[in-house]
This record gives sequence, C-alpha cells and structure tokens, in this order.
Amino acid sequence: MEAVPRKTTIREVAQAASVGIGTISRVLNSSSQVSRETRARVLEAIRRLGFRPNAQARRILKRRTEMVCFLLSNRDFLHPFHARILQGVESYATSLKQHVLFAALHYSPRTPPDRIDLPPVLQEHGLIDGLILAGTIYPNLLRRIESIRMPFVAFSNNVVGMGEEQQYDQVGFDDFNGTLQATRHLIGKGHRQIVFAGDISYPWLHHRFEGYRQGMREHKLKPALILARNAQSFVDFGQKSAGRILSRRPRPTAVVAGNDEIAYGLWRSLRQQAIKVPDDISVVGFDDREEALLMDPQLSTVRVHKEEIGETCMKMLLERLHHPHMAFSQRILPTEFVIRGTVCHL
Amino acid sequence: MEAVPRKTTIREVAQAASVGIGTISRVLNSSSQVSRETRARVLEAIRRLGFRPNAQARRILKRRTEMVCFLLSNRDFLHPFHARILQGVESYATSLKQHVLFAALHYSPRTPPDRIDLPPVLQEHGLIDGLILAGTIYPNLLRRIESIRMPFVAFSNNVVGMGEEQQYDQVGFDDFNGTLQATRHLIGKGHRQIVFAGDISYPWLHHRFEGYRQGMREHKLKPALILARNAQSFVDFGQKSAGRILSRRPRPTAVVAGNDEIAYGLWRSLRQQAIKVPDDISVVGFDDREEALLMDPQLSTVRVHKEEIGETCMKMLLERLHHPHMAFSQRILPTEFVIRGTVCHL
DNA sequence: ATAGGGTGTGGAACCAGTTCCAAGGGTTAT
DNA sequence: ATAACCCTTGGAACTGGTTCCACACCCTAT
Repeated sequence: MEAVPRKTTIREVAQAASVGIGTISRVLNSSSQVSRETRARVLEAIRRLGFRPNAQARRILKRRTEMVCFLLSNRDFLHPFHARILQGVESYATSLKQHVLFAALHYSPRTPPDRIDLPPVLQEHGLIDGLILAGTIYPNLLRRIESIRMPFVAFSNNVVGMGEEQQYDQVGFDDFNGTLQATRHLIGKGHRQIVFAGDISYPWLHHRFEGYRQGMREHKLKPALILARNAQSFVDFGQKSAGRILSRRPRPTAVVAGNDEIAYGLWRSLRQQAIKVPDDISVVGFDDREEALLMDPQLSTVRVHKEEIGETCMKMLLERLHHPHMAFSQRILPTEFVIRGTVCHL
Repeated sequence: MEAVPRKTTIREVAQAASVGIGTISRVLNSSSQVSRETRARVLEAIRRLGFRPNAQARRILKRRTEMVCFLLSNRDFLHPFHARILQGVESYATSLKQHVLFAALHYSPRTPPDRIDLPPVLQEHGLIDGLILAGTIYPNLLRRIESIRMPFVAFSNNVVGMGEEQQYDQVGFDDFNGTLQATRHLIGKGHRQIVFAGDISYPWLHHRFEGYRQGMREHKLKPALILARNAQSFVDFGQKSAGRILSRRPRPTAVVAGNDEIAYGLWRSLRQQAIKVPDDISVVGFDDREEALLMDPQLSTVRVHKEEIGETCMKMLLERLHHPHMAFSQRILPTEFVIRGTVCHL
C-alpha cells in the first residue's frame, strides 16, 4: 500500500501564523480566549495551507469519537421501515456533528451471549461511543452488548422474549393504541363483525392484537383471531387468511390486519375472488409502508413516524453518553390512524 | 459530560507481562519476531487485564482509518434500491474488517462546487479513507469531492450531465442491454407494436430508451415514446400514460416501462379500465423492485444485482486506496431479464 | 508606586499506540 | 579465540492533536 501524503499539521499552521500551537487549538475549538487579530491571522493561515485537523488525534485525548453505530440484526435486507429509522438517526446525528456507522449482524437467539460474533466495530475499542440496536433483538444479544459495556439504545418493538424487566434504554412506538384507534374507527363506522389477522407469535403483532381486543371489549364485541398456516411471508399470510375470513359466519364486515403487508396480501386475494374493498369488506393495516399507497383504493392504516423513532434513539443515546449513571428510560412514541379509502360506512 | 473511565494501555500490559512495550505491539500485529514463550506470556496478560487496543491511536501512525463513507445524495429517503446497495457495501466491507459510515447530503446542481456544504465526515480529515457516492450525482458534487482530494467511487447510473469524460472510478449496471433484452423478449413472443413509457430526461431512462430503440431497430420496427404530463411520481407517470397508450392506433400489444414504478402505475390504471395484463396488453419493467412481486400477475422485469453493485463499489474503492495513481476504471455490471407473468405469447 | 486581577499566549507534557535502532545473547564459521 | 551473524527484546522517538501551567501584559485599585 502506498503511503498517504502527509497532511498539514497544527505545528506548521502555528509557524505560518507566527503563533504557538496552543493558539491554533484554541481557535479550532472556538474557546473564546483568543484576540480578534490573532484569530484572524490563524484562520487566514488555515485557509492558505488548506489545513483540516486530524480527527483521530483529537479523539485520543477527548476519549470520545462522536461516532455511533446503527446495528441492524437478523434482517436479510435493509427494509424501508428500518431504512427510514436509519435516516432519522443520521439526520439528527449530522445536525449535532455526530457520525453514524452502519453495521449488520446475523445471530441465533440460541447462541450463548459470549459466543455471539460481533461485527468488527464492536471488537476494537475507541471506535464508537455507543450503539443503536435495530432489527430483531433477543435477550442473548442484549447480554452480549452489556458485557462489553457499550452504551446502547434499543428500538424496542422488535425485542423478543424479554419479560417486563427493563434494564436498558429503549424507544418504540405504540402498537397497542394504534390498533385500538383503528378498531374504534371501524366501530364508529358501524362495523360490528371485525376480525384481526396476524401471527401473534411476534410480540409486536401480539401487542397490536391486544389493542384490537381492547377496542372490541369497549363495545362488548367478540374478538376473533384469524391465522394462516405455513405462510411464507406476511403478504402470503394475508393471502391465505382471505379464505378463512370469508368462510366465517356471520361474515366479517371488517378486518384489522396485523401490518400493511398482511393487508396487501389480503386485498390482493380478495380482489381475485371479486370481493370489493371496501364495498364488500373493509380493511385496515398497520405501519403505513409504501404498500399502503400502492393499493387501490389506498389503505387506511396506522402511521408510525419512522424518522422520529430514529431521531429519538439518537437523542436518548446522547443523553446516556453524557450521563452514564442516569436511570434507564423508555419512550413510546404515539401512532396515528390515517383515513384513506379501505373503510366503508355501514 | 462525565469522564470515560481510562482503559488498559499497552504500557500496563507490558508491565504485567514484564516485557517492553514494543513486544506488546509486535504481538498485537503478529509480526513474527517474538519467541513462543514471550508471546504466550503477553497473550495471557492481555486476557487477564481485558485489554482491547485503542483503534484511534493506531490510526494516527498508520494513516488509515479502515473506514469508508457511503454518501447518499438528494434522496428524500433511503429507497430500497439504494438500501440494498448499502447492504452490499456493508457486507463486503465487514468481511475485510472495514467500517462503513452512512451520510446523506442534499444539494442543488446549481450550487458552485466550493459552496456545497459537505457533511461533517468530509470536513475533518483522518476520519474516512474514501467515499462511495450514491444517489443523484451532478458535476458540481464531483468537482467538490475532487477538491478535497478524497478518493471515491461513484455509482454511475444516476450521474447527470457529465458528458463522456470519465475522470473518476465508477460502477454501474447496464441500462441499455437490460431494455434491449426485454425488447427482444417481447419481439420473440410475437409482439410488433411495442411502445416505451418513461421520462427520458433522466439519463438512466434515456439509456433504457436507447436499448429499446436498438431492439426495435434490429427488427425494423418503429419505436414510440410515451410521455405523461405533470406526473407527480413514477407511479403517477405510469397511470397517466395508460390513456395515451390505449388511444394509439394501431393499439400497442406491449409496453416497455422505464422502471418498475411506471409499470406498476400503468398496471393499476389498466386494471381499473378492465384491461387485462397480459391478455390484452403485455408489460415489462426495469429494476426488479419489491413492486414487481406485489403485482398480479408478477411483473416480468430486468433484474439489477443491487448488492453486487455495492460490493463492487467497495472493492474498487479499496483498490484505489491501495494504488492511488492507478488509471480510473469503469465497471458496468450485467443486467438480466426475469420472466414472470406479464408477457403473453401472441 | 505597588499590588491585584483579568486576558492572551507559548509550549511542555500528555494520550496510546507504532517504528526503529541499539544491544544482549546464542550459535556457527574461521 | 575471535569474528560474523541471527534472533529477540527494550524503549526512545514519533504521530497530531489537547490541556494546562507559567508568564507577559495591560488596566484598575490602593
């Protein structure tokens, strides 16, 4: 590997501006103890020499890298949902001159914590200050991160199997109230036979199911859960659940889908059977993903503010870095029901 | 901000193992000049003290950060297409113990190069070794990056207005041959009245149009370009182009859409008018995005290997870093026509 | 005239690694 | 016995910033 040409250093700048190296440092860090004329002379020298300070050297002393890692776990690819969380992290981070490293990790929930093979960023120290965990998070990963004492914030909706003890910082959105609102909306439109379609072995779908149950209970309606066997994907789940929904008696007039992909699959399958949405049956989704707008009519669904989740994660991580001994906190961001075209008035 | 606890240093390890600091460094870098017993004693001390070397300190001397930046320009959000390129970059980078920083940038093509406000990563030096440019790339951005002498590789399909001089490294995929293959496929299935739908003011759509033209020319068929006015998005463009396609005489039997979103909009609009795809009219797309699989029947389209683009960008950037004076290179990755359900045999 | 205070500045020491040279010790060749 | 050589090893010097202490200088108060 060829040598990288040496760059200008503060010593050279100091010489060029006829000042000491300390003064250069003071100008760079805009600590005010520099006279106007000296500052001007230094800035001129910096400009003339094209000097850009070396970030590495500063960090040794500061013991801060101003860099955080966005770690995406167990996702085959960077779904739009997580991509937008990442963008939220990035834009907020950039506004505070923090940098965001992107890394992916694949691990099994059954691997013992100390045998999880972390990405290289987490193996050295002094590379990042903290971590934002996204993707599916199992307890063994949390244990592992704790063992290397890396401060972190978890996107909590995809945390699996952690019980109720919350010994870490987390940011999530409100699954429960999302479907609760959606269910209330359907009831308000006169629907009574409302079913929920989704695989509630996923904790987040379970929370959504609970919101739906609560909505039904409020009006003394009987909740019903529709499952599909051997679904290959959420879209497939939606398609496969169509038959089960249509064969129920009395026939449901509305479906609360566990997410937009299920709603999409359901919609497609209904359309093939010449059942009209919303005239014959109403459908609502959850997440407000791209699919919601691609449907025809567009899907009424629960909006999740993905960028805001990212921003909040970053904000909370920075607080943690500034106050390592602060109590752990948990933030649940509100969700919002978006009325589009897939719900009819009975 | 509270102080970060001091970590173990090589000097402490050296003391614990009763050797000199040089020896610790030699063990860490597995340069062979260390006797077996000494190495064992050092490794034992490292383990006992839980020593992890500080990445920052090493980098000052090595003048390499083993970090690259993926810079996404002028995108409102991280589309699945670019998200997958990023994943390709990340997975290849990780396998070589390189790190990937994610940053976004919004700029106008009319801003003078020296007034483009680069993200913080590019303002300091010693933070990253090189850059991968994705998103829409205008000449002023390229000039700006060149001016700070940061080695870079550009994802070339979205480069706008650069003429033919290629004074930088680039990786792209083959727009021209993609539609050429798609067009040949349609002709092979007996289609003769084939139109192209897309806004060719985008350079990449123009290249696709040229591929279509070439395919038509090979069989002495007359090409036709369908445009739509005031389209809000590609999907909208597809929807609006449906009317213009159907009103042509003789009526086209097949449409080459500039991308999958246009194909999706077109499909949706045709369906609303009870025109069947592919029975009444065949449609092919380009990109093989998620939408292609959400259509019914699934869209025949041109597949682009997005992860491979990312991997190739990373590979090329590393070559550039190892050989700064190497001639610039340009790689065009092949595309591949995927047969699904939207083309019928005439 | 002298003491006291604040401001501005220079530069040694420092951070946590790497590099390189000198030197110790053992082995083999003359 | 001496020279020549190789293998290990220690540690000073170095990288490029930040920090902090000492000190010069000016202004005001006694």
